[in-house]
Amino acid sequence: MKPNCCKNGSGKNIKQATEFLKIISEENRLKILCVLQSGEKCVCEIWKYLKLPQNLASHHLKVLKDFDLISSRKDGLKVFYTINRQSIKKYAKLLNKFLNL
Amino acid sequence: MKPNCCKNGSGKNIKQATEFLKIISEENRLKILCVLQSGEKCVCEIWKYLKLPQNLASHHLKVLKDFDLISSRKDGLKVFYTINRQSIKKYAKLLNKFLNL
DNA sequence: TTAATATATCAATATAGATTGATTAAGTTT
DNA sequence: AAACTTAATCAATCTATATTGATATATTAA
Repeated sequence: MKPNCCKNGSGKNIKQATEFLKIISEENRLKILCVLQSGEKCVCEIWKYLKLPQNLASHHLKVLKDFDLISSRKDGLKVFYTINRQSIKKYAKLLNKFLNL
Repeated sequence: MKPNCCKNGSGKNIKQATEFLKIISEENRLKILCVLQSGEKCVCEIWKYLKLPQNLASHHLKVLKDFDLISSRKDGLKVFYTINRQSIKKYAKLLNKFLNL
C-alpha cells in the first residue's frame, strides 16, 4: 500500500526538494530570483531595489549561490549575479514528481 | 528599470507564494502531500507510514489544512484527509509566474 | 598613498517553527 | 458505564535561520 511517489529510494529526492523549497520560500530570496529573471544585476542594484541592507542582500545571494541557483561574475568593484535556469528547472521537475503538477 | 515580475502590486503575490513554499518545504508535510496523491488516508495511516508520533502528524495536517492544501472528513473514530488539487495548482501557477518555469 | 565605493564576512541577537510529552475530546466496543 | 481507540490541543523546549551592527577585503579614483 506504499504510495509509489514515496516508495523505494525517493527519500533523498524528497530531501533535495525540501531543501530547494526552503531556499526559495524566503521572501527576499524569491524576489532576488524574480529580479534576476530580467537579466544579470549587480549587488547594489539588488539591495537598492529590494530595500535591503547591503549585508543582508549579500547573505541571501550567498545562500542562493551556494545552492547553485545563481552564479556570479566580478567586474571591477561590482559583482554581477545571474540566474541558473537549468538548475531551477531541475528542482521544479523534481517537485513536479511529488506534487503531480 | 523595475523587472516586471516585481512591478506594481505583486508584493502580495510574492508573499502568498512564499507562504505556500514555507508550508510545503517541510519534509514531513511534503511527504504527507505525496502520500495523499494516491487517495484519501486516515491520520493513523499517515503517521504510521511516515513514522511520526501521532501528535506531530496531527500538527502538520492542521498546517496543511489551514492553508487549504488538504481537506478532511470524519468517519467514526477516524478522520480522512484528501489533497486539494486545485488549490495546489493555483499556487504552482503563481510560482510559475515568478520563476518562469 | 589616501579616500571612496562595492561586496563579503563574522559575531550576536531575534524570531519562527519543529518536536516532544502530557492531556483532552470524541466516538466505539464490551 | 467502563475501557479502548483515534485524533486534536497545549505548553515547553529545541533548533534553524533571518536580521543587525561592525568590520574586513578588494578595487578604483584622486
